Amino acid sequence: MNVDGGAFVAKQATTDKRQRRERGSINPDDIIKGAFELAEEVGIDNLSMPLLGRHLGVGVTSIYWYFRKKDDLLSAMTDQALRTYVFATPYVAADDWRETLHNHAWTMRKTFMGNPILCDLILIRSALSPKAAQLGVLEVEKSIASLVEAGLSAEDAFETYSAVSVHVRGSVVLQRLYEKNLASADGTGAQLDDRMAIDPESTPLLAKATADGLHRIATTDDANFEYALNCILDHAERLIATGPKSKGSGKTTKSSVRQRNRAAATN
Amino acid sequence: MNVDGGAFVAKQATTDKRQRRERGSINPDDIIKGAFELAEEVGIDNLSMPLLGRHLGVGVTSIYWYFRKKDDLLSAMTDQALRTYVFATPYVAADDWRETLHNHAWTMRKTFMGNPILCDLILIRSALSPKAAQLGVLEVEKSIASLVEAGLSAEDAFETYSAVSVHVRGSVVLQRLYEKNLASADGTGAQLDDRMAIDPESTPLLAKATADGLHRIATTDDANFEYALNCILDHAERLIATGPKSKGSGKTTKSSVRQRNRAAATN
DNA sequence: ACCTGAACACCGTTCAAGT
DNA sequence: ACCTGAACACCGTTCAAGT
Repeated sequence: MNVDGGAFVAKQATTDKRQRRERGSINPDDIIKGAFELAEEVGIDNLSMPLLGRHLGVGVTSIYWYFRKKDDLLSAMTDQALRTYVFATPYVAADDWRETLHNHAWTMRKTFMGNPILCDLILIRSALSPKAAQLGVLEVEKSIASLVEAGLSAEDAFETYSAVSVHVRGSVVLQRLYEKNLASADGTGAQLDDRMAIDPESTPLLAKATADGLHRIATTDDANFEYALNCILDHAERLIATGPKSKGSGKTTKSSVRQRNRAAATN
Repeated sequence: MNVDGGAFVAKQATTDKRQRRERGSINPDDIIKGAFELAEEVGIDNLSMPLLGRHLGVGVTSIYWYFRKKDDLLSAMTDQALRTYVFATPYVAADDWRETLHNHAWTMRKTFMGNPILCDLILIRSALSPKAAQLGVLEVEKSIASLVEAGLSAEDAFETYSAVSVHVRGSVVLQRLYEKNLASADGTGAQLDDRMAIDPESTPLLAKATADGLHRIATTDDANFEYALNCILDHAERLIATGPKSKGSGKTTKSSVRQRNRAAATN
């Protein structure tokens, strides 16, 4: 963190002011690489152009020659992040469709959970280039194809995969946002009152359920993730069992109508 | 947007420099109220202290007398947002437990979807004070109690409610983040290429599923929300049907083991 | 006890150069 | 064609006053 470089040296001919770099000495790839290095240290949220200039040993404004706005740089980083993500979550066929999709969901989760920067760029900031998005689409197709092969209709396969995808991304994002808040809270020395107080008088059931000290309320931990994931997979399994003749599960028909009414009432 | 007020008037005795306010002329509640008004106009992300000072007709630094950091102000706003949210999503018993929980989930979703500021403060920024959190906890207890009454064990009720809660919050947050990106993207005149191109050659199934122009890939729309919600409710219904003797659904036992192995391998 | 402007260190971005 | 510092308009926050 040598931030104060040359601040008190004045503009004498001391020559340690940092040489002017030659023409081809930086390129977009170097900048992106340096940006990831810096993000690893300070986090995406604290990644700034002046900081990046310092990290690269480059005048801040030089970066603007290659990326006209910080947003453009972040987009380029997001595209690369997606390539990393797709590489880390290949489609791997297991014994059956259910295990395959189950594993895939967990691989996606683990990849994001183990790499906050991926999470911040791909899930929270989004904004993929169409070209990069195409990459992700290819992956999705393979997963859906395996569901169709297992006996789901194309539409059911699409819905099932979408549900799993939203579940993975949603729970990861909630967890990530929670982490961020914790970080900024204890950074400022605020309340370390992580586990919120459950009063057994007013909320006996919650007190009982959280008594083990393990469970937290409506948390996004692995067990919770697995639970809802299996709900979705169970549903798909029943769709396959009943065969392609009946559309929908039958069970959900009544509530689908209910939902439609509700949506109509709101619009 | 009278930003340039008095910039070129110089510090003459023109008296329009804004009078010094008297002692008790502002209080925390006014500031919070003004902050919400301003947030409604410019969004939580663009809410700044100087902007708020101008909006209130108050010197910026005056705000700091009542809120030592911007973060403190946002926390106070979040607490109030939670009260608004709890008021908007009361526990309402319907014909049966399933309809009750189904309605409750939809009410939560609609409340957040219809109020981005609530979403930004409560879901994305989080950081509730323990006191405010207590408010939410009371609501949760009632929902879980109704599930227990319907025949679920305390633990199953807790897990079911957690799954629903994560589902609601996760899908709302994904949707909100998506909106934010769209807003900042077309603000800068970037690609309006909203619907990403699906190539029927490489991804025939996706092309077919999205051919109607309605479906988008792994989106977080109402239909998708309803789908996974019913998966969770179906699961709970089966738990009730099989009675309290057998823990878990039986179906999920194998995959639970699988998951445990996976978790052990990673840690 | 409350309200205030000046000032500081940061940020993203533009401009008018330098080579 | 590329690299640069000075400068601008913003931001959050602190300080040393004013009343």
